[in-house]
Amino acid sequence: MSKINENKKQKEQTLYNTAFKLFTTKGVQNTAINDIVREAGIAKGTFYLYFKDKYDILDKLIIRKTSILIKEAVEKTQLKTFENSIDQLLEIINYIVEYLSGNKLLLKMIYKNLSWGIYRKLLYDPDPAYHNHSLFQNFLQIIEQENLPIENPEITLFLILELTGSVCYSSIILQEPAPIEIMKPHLFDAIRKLLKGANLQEQ
Amino acid sequence: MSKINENKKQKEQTLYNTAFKLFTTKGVQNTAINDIVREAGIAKGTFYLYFKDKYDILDKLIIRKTSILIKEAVEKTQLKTFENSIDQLLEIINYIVEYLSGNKLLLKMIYKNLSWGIYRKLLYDPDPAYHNHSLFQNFLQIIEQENLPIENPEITLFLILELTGSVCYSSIILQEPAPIEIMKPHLFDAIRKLLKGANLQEQ
Amino acid sequence: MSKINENKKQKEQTLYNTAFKLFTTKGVQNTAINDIVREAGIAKGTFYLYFKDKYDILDKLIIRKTSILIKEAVEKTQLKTFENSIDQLLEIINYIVEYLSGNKLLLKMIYKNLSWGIYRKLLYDPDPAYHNHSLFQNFLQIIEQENLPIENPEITLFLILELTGSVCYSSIILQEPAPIEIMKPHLFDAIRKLLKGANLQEQ
Amino acid sequence: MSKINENKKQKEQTLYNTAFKLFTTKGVQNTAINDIVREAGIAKGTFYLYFKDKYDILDKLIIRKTSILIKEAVEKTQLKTFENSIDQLLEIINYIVEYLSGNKLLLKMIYKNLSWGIYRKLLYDPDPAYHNHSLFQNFLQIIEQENLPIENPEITLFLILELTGSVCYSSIILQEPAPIEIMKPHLFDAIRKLLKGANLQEQ
DNA sequence: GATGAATGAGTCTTCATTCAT
DNA sequence: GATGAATGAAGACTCATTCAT
Repeated sequence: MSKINENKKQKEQTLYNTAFKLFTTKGVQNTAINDIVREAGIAKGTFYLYFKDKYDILDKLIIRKTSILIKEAVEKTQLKTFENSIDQLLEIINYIVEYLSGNKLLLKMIYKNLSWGIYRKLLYDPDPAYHNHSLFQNFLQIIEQENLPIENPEITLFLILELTGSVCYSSIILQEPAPIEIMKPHLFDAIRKLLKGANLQEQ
Repeated sequence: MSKINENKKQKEQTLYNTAFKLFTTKGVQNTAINDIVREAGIAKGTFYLYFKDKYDILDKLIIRKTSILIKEAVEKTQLKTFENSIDQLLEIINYIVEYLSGNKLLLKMIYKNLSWGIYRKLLYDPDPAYHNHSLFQNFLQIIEQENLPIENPEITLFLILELTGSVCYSSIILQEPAPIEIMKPHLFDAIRKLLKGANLQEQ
Repeated sequence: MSKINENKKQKEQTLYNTAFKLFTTKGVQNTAINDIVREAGIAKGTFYLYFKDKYDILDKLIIRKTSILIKEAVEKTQLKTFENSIDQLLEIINYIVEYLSGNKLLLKMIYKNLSWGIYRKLLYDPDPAYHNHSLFQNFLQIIEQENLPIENPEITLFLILELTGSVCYSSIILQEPAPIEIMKPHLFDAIRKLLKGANLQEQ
Repeated sequence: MSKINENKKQKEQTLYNTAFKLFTTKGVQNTAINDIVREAGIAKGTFYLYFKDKYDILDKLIIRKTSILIKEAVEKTQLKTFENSIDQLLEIINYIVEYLSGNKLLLKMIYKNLSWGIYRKLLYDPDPAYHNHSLFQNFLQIIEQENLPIENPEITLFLILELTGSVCYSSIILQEPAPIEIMKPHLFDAIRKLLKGANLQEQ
């Protein structure tokens, strides 16, 4: 019984690993379910026992990989001490940016196929399975500690993440308008500005 | 001779129109060249006389539509008078956002398929065929007139556009994290902050 | 399991038979994969399960048919007794020529599409799958038994076979420069001369 | 009038040249009429004013090229003196073999597409347009001068030419069973033997 | 005579999904 | 549960030929 379940888990994991390898090397578009099962050494019918179709395994793969990345980023950063909380947030973002710089293929796969549904789930979903609500929680703490005059934290975090994602994709993958090393200070500067608090009327 | 050329232009235009209609209603992925030519009442071979493949006509369509939109935005805005140049830039962006709000299908088609190569061409390419270098030129003027302490205008414009694009797509198409009407003030506020000038060292 | 395998063999064989029939009657050029599967009553996709493309099944067909022919020729001839070994070789060739005279379509298909790669495999490849290395072995025996002053058996056999092939094709298919019945004595006479041994310097 | 005719001739010649270039570099199969006219800078419709289809221009091209080659071979050889007529024939063949060695693409194009109809026309057709009946005439002279006991000159010449063609193609193009330099002495030796006269009964 | 735009039948190839074993 | 052979709809692309100008 347990052995059977282990076997199942093993098969599923093999499919995940193989799909990830093919998605990142050949591209999602050019990877057929056929390719995945052939490479994985698993029967084609078996694939359908675990996943609905190619995009099902892709979505789950993105959730897994991104989950792990954000968790890692938050954890690693909590070990260090910072002058202020904003620096801490920037360090989290920095960790993610650095990681993606070294894993272009992962970045490509994620960004090209990330749907907002998944995104939202990842960031705000309180389901502990995704371990990530911590990013938003972290952000709330930062605002409180720094006494930032931010009215709508969710939207501000959203703006920061959208900007970060766009810049990463453009500068890491396409080197446009400049490589990430050059873009990073500008990105961080922009984030700092966005954190300076809203003043919708006045300005 | 002139009649033939007219006929050619007509055929090409019919293909553009039909492709646009199908791309925006059925989606690019679900539109086959077969569908386009059937709907257009044109022979399949004729399609290949004008376009390399589906993505060729798609790219050209994006360039055309975006070109026109930006041109319109700049022109319409130049008719009004503004207290300051920043307001003028925001009005240009506002025009674009409003336009896309009313043309969700266009937004979807553009955003899902915009490659940076086209993007760059649209914004910076001095080729007058695209009429759009004016956006960047406009931006430079604004910086000068407002005496904004921006060191790297290209990067700042890039950040603003990436942010605007991301927010539009998310809020107009997915209503996430909120509808565009609610997001717009936040977006404009963010843009204002980004224009406040860089202070990379100090901060 | 066995039933499945039997079914597979059956499908493959049906494809071979149908392809052969169409290649020889309509010509290889004018036979589409469509035609083969329609005639065979098999799905198009199934064809690609067994063969890479039209030329893959053609090559395999040529190997099969030629293999069988040579094997038969050698076997049938071994039942008879001959005054000398040269007569035996001529009888093998005679068997092949006669067979091809009665199967013009096969001859046409083979000769028009025979690549030397296949040819070589058929004659010298020791892979018992092709059963035919016996032809070259036979030839070596003949040389030994008859004490023929042939320095380079491989080249001499090659010359004989090239000449035979050319003459067969011309005279059987095109009746040029004369029908095979008339050409055969001349061909055999030529082969006898070629076996008379090389004298490269002297002559 | 004369100028128009000249223009026509020029167009035709351009088509010949372009077709030859493409046939030999890309292969006949992979060359479309489209390719020829585009490369030649001539309208597609014009092609059909001169040729029925691709195979029409191909056949005519083969005749032209081969005609010239044989004519050259005979002429060049007539300038030299030989001990005997057989040496002279071998020299003609040698000239052709050498020429084809240096023009593999021509050899490929000719051999892969030579139909016996053309072949026959080239060798025996008394139409002086092809300049080549001389090869057969030459051969008859040789037989007479050397007093060769050849009963059927046409068939013997046919055998020699078929053998030569086959060997050239195999050894020059495919290097099988050996490069032409190695094969040539064997080929010439074989030809000498074939010229030794028939003795159908006796042997 | 020359042109070249238009045609559309024809061909290849892929691949998600099913289902009997 | 697992398998993998079979399916056939779907789609991309080519190209010889025609014919109005």
